[in-house]
Amino acid sequence: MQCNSMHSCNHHGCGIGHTSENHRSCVSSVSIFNHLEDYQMDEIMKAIKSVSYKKGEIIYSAGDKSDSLYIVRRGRIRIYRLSESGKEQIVRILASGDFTGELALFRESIHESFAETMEDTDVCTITRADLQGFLLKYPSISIKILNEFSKRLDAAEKQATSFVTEKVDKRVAMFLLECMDNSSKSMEFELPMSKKDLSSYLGTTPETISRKLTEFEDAGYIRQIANRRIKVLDLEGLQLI
Amino acid sequence: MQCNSMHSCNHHGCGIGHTSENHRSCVSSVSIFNHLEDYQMDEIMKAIKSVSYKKGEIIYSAGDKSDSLYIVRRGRIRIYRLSESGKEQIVRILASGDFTGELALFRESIHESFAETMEDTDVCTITRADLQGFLLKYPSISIKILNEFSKRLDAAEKQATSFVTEKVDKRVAMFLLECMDNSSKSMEFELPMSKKDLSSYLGTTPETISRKLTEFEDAGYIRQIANRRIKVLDLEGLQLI
DNA sequence: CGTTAGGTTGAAGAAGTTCAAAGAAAGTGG
DNA sequence: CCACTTTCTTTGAACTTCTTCAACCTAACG
Repeated sequence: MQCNSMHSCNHHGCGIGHTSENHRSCVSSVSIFNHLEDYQMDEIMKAIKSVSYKKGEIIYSAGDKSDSLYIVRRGRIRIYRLSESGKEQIVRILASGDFTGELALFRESIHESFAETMEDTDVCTITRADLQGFLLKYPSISIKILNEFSKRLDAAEKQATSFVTEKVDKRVAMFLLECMDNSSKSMEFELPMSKKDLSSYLGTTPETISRKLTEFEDAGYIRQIANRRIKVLDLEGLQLI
Repeated sequence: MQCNSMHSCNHHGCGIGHTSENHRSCVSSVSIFNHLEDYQMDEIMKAIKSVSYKKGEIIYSAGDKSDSLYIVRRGRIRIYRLSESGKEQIVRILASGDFTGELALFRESIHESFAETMEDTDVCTITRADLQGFLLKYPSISIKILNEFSKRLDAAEKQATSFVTEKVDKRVAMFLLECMDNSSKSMEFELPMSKKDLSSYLGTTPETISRKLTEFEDAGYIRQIANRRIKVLDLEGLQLI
């Protein structure tokens, strides 16, 4: 427990105090604020609250009233949805510098997804009311957020398209290639999540993921070094799947 | 051809002149601008160009440089993507009052999708440069667009989730229920697109759509009045699929 | 160090796609 | 407005892909 023994923990996790060091790192490390002047950042810092969560805690659930923007300072957060028929699907993984809150931000609304920490995580939060004030005062923030949203929208549509137009083989191969790019094109890398989570993210089952990776290994495209560690042996082969 | 005979038509379709009537209807009918003061709308109108397209024309293609916001004044536009393996998937259908341009709007970028008119269509366009100016000058516009984007993001993620967690039965049933809601809960309605397009939109094939609708009819949930006309006989039955 | 969660493998089955062929609707040009 | 062409829709049947279930194994965690 990271909690100070003087305080009890609420269901959302434990506050870790409001040092300006904490807040500054939120404001200055995140693309939507880090282009601002120092005095503007200082102003925003005053509106920020810092909260810590332990691994596995739920930050918000679908159905919760949403009234804050969450910025990840440390740790990782799994964002997932439940379909009408109750199946879980991982939408994205947030790492430090990323933010979430979604619809949250722009009107009185209700979360459509769940946010759960994958490891011990610190987040900074700004209430919708405060954020709206900053958006009107510093229009460039809106443009940054619009930029981010448009990227995310593109990614979501692309993912939806790949779910229905590509076979699982292809989706897995594309994911591996993306991992490579994210690890500065190194041929060897670590999967950013468990294979169970990966199966949910790619819209399939753990069994199928396991089988496809084995297939790729048998075909000589990759080598599974360890549980989550993968080495690409035949880049072109993967690209052609 | 709607073109004035004095002008030749470019590959994008035919301009139909710049009467302020045309422009006003774009500005005042669309949610991102219609909250503004009259003098502000007048200013925006001056930056708008009006263009008409015939049915089946391509407004933009994936790969095109994108530098404008498009607002639909009349007609309908099909937005679709091509997957890596070349299959088409319809992302959404725009009707009058809707807008597109996407990534387009907030940075020098390239279209990821195709926009094709489904009928004779008039659009209003604003260049990115002009729009950025208005966003900085009237921050409330940004908030409107952010609101719209967050809704669209939610819809895209929801769609992606349903593609991988729901069977085709369920997706078709959900679509029919949505059509009902959009036609003010009337039990009888017209499909908003061909069954071929619908299959693409729902991530399946025309054959499967045809079969599922027949199944629903056999089960007594619906009645297919005409090619695109459907009557819901058992609402609860549909909801429980 | 034991318990729990994640991962693998096989076999059977369900769901949807594909291909082919025929019928219906819509668009085209005289 | 008709006849023609093209595109859309439907139906059958074979086939592919993926999921599901069950059993077992392995890694992570307190």
